[in-house]
Amino acid sequence: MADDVAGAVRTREAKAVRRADQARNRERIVAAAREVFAVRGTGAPMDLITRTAGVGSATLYRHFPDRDTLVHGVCLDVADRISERGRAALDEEADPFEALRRFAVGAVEEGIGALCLMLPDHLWVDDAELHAARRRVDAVAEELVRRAQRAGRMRRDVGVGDVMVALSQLARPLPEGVGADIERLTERHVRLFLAGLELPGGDGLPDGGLGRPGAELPGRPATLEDLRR
Amino acid sequence: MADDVAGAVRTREAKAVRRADQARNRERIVAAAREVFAVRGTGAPMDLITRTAGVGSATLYRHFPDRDTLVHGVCLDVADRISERGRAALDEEADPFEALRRFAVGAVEEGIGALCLMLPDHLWVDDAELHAARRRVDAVAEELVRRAQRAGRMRRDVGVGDVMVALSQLARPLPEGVGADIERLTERHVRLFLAGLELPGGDGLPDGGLGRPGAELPGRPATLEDLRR
DNA sequence: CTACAAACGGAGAATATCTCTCCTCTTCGC
DNA sequence: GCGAAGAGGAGAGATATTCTCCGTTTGTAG
Repeated sequence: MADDVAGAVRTREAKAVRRADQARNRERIVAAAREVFAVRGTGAPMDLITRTAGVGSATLYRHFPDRDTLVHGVCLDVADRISERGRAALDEEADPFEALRRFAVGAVEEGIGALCLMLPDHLWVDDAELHAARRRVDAVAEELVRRAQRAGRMRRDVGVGDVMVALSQLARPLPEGVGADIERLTERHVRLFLAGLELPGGDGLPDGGLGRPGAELPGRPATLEDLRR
Repeated sequence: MADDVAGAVRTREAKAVRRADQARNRERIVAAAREVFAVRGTGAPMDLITRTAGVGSATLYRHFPDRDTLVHGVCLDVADRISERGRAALDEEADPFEALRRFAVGAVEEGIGALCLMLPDHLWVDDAELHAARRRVDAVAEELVRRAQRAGRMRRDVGVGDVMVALSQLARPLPEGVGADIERLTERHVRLFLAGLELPGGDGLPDGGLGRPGAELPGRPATLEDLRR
């Protein structure tokens, strides 16, 4: 019995045996791939990833037998981090628009700009794990937007799809070798975008500052459904 | 004398001789290259451009002997269209923030998202024509922002560099095969971003709606100098 | 501390991709 | 219609990328 338990543990944690460097390398590879894919697309040369990660090519292929597997792993990683951030924002921020702002800034830090570049290219289709991860992101983003709008703190003519796409675009890394350290600008731009969404709290102005010339938006609010084509 | 004049004209317009298809093909190539470069970067395969343009590869090489020449031509084209739009906005819009808004929407239509991807990659260094074109864009953008801020219609903690980078990012095409027709969303997002910049006209509220929690921006306003590294 | 096994790195052959010229056929302008 | 300039597209040569193989290193257990 004790043998069975030990055996089961050993089996279940088989991956964890040589963990010290193996697991660390896996992390490094995923992190490097996130950067590289974000800048050069998911077709980027594999050995650019290995060099960024500081590992040999064999190490990459040992962890991810082909490109799709790697893209899959990176998407999953990013999506999980993002929904995690959103969940924390929902739980810990009192003001609903503050929660949305915290989520937005966090999602940018976690690489939402990279994620949205990867979705179209490859899979994300018919993979249960990825579908689940996406549903978690979608659910938390929808909840954040709904609360902000319910509280009268966010424009009604903007949808959660608008927010996700705009965040992704603002957070996209520029191609290698661009001057400005975008990183620092990105947060400014995200906050400005959010300022364009925000309605002042408390005072109940009927149009919340809308109605000024030029403030109307063309088209309809984008839903998440719109983003899935 | 008449012969001299005719000769001079013929020389000066030598390029225009076989104009009907040659000039049209040049336009097509530049337009195709703008699309392709925007999506895949300036390193995109040439024959992707030729196929997009609907011409043979020899035709492309006849107009642009190498990749740099093509990038040069596309940058020039885009930059000129953008400064043209800005000039028109300055001349024709009474309200300074409306002028900025018109410029922003126009710049997006003309492919500012593509332009900013091309600058870093290649040349744009030590080429008189490109420098001049860039100076024209810079000058008109600076003027638009300055007027809007002088009139108290735009936040002071935002610089012209912020505006240009954010516009470029929002306007970047997504990699091929993305679901949502971004085109339609982009204008919404640009207008939302501008709404985040705008201060209400006329009433002279000292903080123009700033001072709300979360409305402050990290860092300093970005100048155009910041973008040149 | 030693021994073992698992993991690592990187060179390089096989392969895929891209560039750019060459030659023939089409189209324009007169 | 005629002549010349331009267009198109196949493909040889050059370049870049993948992914395996094997000698070396490194972490862990006894």
